Amino acid sequence: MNTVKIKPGRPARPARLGRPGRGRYHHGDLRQQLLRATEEILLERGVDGFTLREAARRAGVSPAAPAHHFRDARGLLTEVALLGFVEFGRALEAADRAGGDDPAKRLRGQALAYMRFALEHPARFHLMFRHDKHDLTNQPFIEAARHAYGVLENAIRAATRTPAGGQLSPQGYGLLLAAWSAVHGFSHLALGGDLRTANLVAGDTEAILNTLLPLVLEHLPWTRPSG
Amino acid sequence: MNTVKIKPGRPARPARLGRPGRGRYHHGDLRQQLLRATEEILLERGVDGFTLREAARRAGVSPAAPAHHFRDARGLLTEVALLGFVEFGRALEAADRAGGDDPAKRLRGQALAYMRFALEHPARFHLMFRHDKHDLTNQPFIEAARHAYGVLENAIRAATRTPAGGQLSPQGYGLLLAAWSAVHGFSHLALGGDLRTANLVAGDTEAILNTLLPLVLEHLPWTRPSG
DNA sequence: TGTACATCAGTGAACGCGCGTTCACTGATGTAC
DNA sequence: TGTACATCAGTGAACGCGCGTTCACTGATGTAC
Repeated sequence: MNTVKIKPGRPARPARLGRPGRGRYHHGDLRQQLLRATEEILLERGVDGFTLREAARRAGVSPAAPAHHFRDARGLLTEVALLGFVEFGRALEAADRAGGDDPAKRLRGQALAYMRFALEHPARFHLMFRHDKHDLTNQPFIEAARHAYGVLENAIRAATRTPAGGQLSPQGYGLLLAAWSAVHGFSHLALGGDLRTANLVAGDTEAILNTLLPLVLEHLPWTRPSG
Repeated sequence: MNTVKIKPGRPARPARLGRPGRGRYHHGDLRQQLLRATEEILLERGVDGFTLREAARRAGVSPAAPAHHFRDARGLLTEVALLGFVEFGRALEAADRAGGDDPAKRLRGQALAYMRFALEHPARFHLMFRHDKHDLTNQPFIEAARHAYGVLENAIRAATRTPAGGQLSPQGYGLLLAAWSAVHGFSHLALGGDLRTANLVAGDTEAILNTLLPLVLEHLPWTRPSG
């Protein structure tokens, strides 16, 4: 019979990945599971509710295990923030591309994508801007953040006809800052619950996205056609 | 001789206030000193660096003493945030009044005052928006926050000719939100150091106030005359 | 004016907690020959 | 194909830490009579 040879009496070989902590000594996927667990904790308990031990617990390993993949707690959080910036940058780029070569459309698209990202990934977004939790010597992290910021800057360059590499005009700087401030501030106010405290909105995230966002964009002139 | 009678042998009566913790059993000014110590710690170590024990230490009392004035650590922080909102509201009102009856001038003044307050009192500002550190059942706190928010809303009412008590038009809501978002976002980005990371500014707070702020205001149309 | 007593605002020791990290170790895997 | 060995990725116990809060207490102050 042509069957796969299996030594008699030997227990079935465990799958290479998956089922963490079920008796296998080597986890096989610990790095990914720690990142996943961390995002889970951030969502449930907020940035300050995160602990390294809890992440290890959820990944099914001892408290000392994470050190083999991330130097320490800060290292793990920084990695999660890095991944956040990578995805954030991608979302901005996608919105930017969808604007074709209409600068106002590109800016409007990015503005929407910025606020949408914040509202849809609140835990990630909060961590990304909690610089006290980051390892600021982590160059890849800094670069991921700079790259994301750069996506907006590029659209501003197009809007002000500034060649890549050229210095932005004071006009351009003002526009860039005003745009960034508005979308960033809205995101923070919406996530923080301040809009609710100020009686500006009754509903949840969907209500904010559908009702308030369009109203805001009306007053950011650079998102209107013929910019 | 007409002199004030002092019982012989009696030690000089200690000043009612001042010199905390120098041998007097009753502090005399503990509540104020705890508030002061808390602001000091927030400035030095940030919101997450605050501990109740450290505040007690700086005020020169035992760790259990603060409980007689504030229920617990959260209570003390909430009180500091409340005082922040009170002063914040006053700053906005002063700027608003200075605008006379020119709506654009009032909005511009408030925008400047908002960002200036954040940059000049970073610790206070951060705490004021860290809702996870507040006791949200503290009604005076909620009201102080609402009052501050209301100062901006009033100027928007004037700008959109909406009577006090009347419902804001969608226009008005959009304007209010856009204005608040912009100043709030700028404050956060400036304080967080993101402007530096994005290479948008090289200097310190003064540079931001003098160089960037005017550029931003140029792109917030409601701060320009003839609104 | 003096006195008894309630109340207020402190003390300081202790409790229990969960944390991040270190340490000596070991099981599993990969590789050179 | 088998074997020796280096390296990797885990374990689990322990350390030391500072925290917030509780507790029984006491010194000082204020007040009623």
